Amino acid sequence: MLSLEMYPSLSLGPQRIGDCFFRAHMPLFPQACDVNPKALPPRLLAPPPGPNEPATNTPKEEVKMELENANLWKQFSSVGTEMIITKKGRRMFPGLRLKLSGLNPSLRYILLLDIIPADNSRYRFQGGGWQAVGGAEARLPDRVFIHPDSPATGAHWQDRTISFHYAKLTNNTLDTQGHIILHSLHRYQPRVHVIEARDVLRWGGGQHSFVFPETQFITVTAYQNNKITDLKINANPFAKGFREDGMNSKKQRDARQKRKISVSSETLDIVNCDPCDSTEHLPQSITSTSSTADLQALALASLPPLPDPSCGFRPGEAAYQDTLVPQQTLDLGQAFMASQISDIGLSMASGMQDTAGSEMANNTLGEPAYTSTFPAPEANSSSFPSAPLPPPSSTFSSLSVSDISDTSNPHPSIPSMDYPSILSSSPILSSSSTTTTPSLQQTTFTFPTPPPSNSSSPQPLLCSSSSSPAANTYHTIPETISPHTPTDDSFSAPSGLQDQISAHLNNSPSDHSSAAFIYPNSLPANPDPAPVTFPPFFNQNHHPLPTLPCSFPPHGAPTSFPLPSVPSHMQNLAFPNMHQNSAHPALHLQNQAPSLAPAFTPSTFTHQPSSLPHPPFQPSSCFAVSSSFQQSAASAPSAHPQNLHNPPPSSSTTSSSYPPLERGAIPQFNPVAPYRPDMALYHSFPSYPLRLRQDPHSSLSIPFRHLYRQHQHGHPHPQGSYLDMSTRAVF
DNA sequence: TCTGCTAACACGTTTGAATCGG
DNA sequence: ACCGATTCAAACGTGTTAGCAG
Repeated sequence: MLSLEMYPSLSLGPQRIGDCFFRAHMPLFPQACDVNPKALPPRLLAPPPGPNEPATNTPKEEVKMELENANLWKQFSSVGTEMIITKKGRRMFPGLRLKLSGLNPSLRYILLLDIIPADNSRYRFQGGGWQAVGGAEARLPDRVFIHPDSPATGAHWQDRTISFHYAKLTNNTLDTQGHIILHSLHRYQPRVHVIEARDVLRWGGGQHSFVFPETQFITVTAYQNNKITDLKINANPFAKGFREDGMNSKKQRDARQKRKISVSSETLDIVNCDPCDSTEHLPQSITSTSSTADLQALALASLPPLPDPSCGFRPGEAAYQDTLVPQQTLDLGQAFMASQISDIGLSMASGMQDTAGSEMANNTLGEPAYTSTFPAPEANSSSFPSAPLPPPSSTFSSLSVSDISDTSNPHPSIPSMDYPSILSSSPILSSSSTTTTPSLQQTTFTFPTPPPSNSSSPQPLLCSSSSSPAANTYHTIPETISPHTPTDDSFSAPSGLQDQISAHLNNSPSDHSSAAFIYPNSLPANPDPAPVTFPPFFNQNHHPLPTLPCSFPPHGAPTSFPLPSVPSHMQNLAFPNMHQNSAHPALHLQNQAPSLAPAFTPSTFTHQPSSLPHPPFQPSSCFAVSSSFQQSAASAPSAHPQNLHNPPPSSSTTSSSYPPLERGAIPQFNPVAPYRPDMALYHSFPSYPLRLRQDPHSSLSIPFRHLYRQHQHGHPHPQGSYLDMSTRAVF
């Protein structure tokens, strides 16, 4: 069993001290700081920036992300997207199919998917529409789905469609598979993060977060809106059987039901010895045929409705640009992820491509039917109701979503497409201040089990750092990805690990930019921009962030093992996949998101009636946030909401994309620019900033391939394994 | 009684091993 | 023995439905 004993250096790093520090300011999340700071070896400090590492970044090319199947999403959005969540986990459909551009082909990037609450409300399907009926439940542990190809070069990401269809959603709060845990009947907004991974040991250089408002959805355990059901059946190949011509179509099912009844009655008749009914004792086929006419109406009724012409989405207008900055921080155990991802990428680079194709094909279904114009706000029963907006934050009011979106146009009525709360509302706020329990405030990284990867794109990260000059230049302002990233170059991973890593990793270019289409209205929708106030501690000196201690047991090793120096709640890192029968390896890392909680006063989380005005959802707008770690602290001001006040010209109606907004600079690697928590600002999602922490010991090279192999043994068709990195241990 | 959740079900898709032929 | 194409069975994904719990 590979454990910390074998790799002491992998033990919890100093960064955890920072967690403790946060804890001091955030009593709500005491668990996260159980680790004893004294136990943290100084040698775990982050390596200093390399000699070649530039102190500042020069904006080069902006990273752009496009939602390839935006039309499909828009179709669903126009009705009110519903996502089934099950105990075992359910894939999203439509899935996120993305196109990235503007990346440095030679640098490595990690792609993450997380799903954050869009508001603080719970919904109910009433009167043909979704209505906010109360406050959201306590926030669940944040889990992040790491694209199986990660880390991969920019060329890799840009050469193909990026699909997150392996990500699964569950409502099982005790989920051990690493699926993204969501509450049913709540509204969520997926986010995609592009993180530069220049080196296995050093993440950073830039982070870009993208939000596509049309991907917002409400979670359900059973579909509420028939229109959604019809759309799914028609668009999802797995549901072909339920189509009109399918054997499991309503028509056929009704026919079967009728036959059943018929058989039953026939049986009764037979029992009754009624000779007159003998002629009706026909084979099923005949019975079916006879009933066809009667069932025709039913079948027709079950036919998917034509695309709603009212849908205002215009494919051509879908210019995506990263303008949105998540306000909720997502802390990633960089080290762990880096090592894990590298292997993952090697083994499963291309796996997603094929499967993605299926959806792609499906996406084309019916898309043409939808008109390009977005429906004017209307009390569409199927559309998302406006959700209560969180109280405005004092400090980051400027960054609030409202700023981004057009607050001037509050959406009085419930538009069919309403995404106001996405940016403005901060579920976390409500949860953290009111209902969320500390234990629930966790961020977890999910590593989908990749299919066997054919792609060779993933390359060793070690080489990348030294060989990627481009990494030095960043046109975007550094964000908070790894505020905790150690800057100590002296740090070196265990030689053995280094070798392993180098063997697997070699290329990692970097260049980021964020491209997203703008949804002006949706952002500002929140009259009260989520309070993006930074807790006092944010302004304090940056404490070394705890590193993510993690070691991977060898094959057959126990899935969980104690981690010295790790908080009790983190002592056990579960790697279900390590067992042949186990589904997915998961590692839970402490969630730093809670750290933001203090920024929001409890009052801000009070549930507000849905009557709050919601800006009409405007398709074609996308929020993306880009940042680069290397940005100097001086750029920090840009991170402030104020800087975001001026959204790019409303491109909602145009396909043109505008440069990503610079949220803030977080000199993670630059010793000169110490980490400043307050710089990690996300105007769009004040309460959900994605914060990555670099783990100086990321060098732990734990081949994931064997994990996947094992997984495959247990699951011949691995659709994705997950790596959880939240504080909550996975069992 | 209503609402929401779960498990079972049937169907279609996907996947990988087995098989076959060159 | 190797490689590629084909076949097949199992697992998986999906929506539906009945039943259960609160």
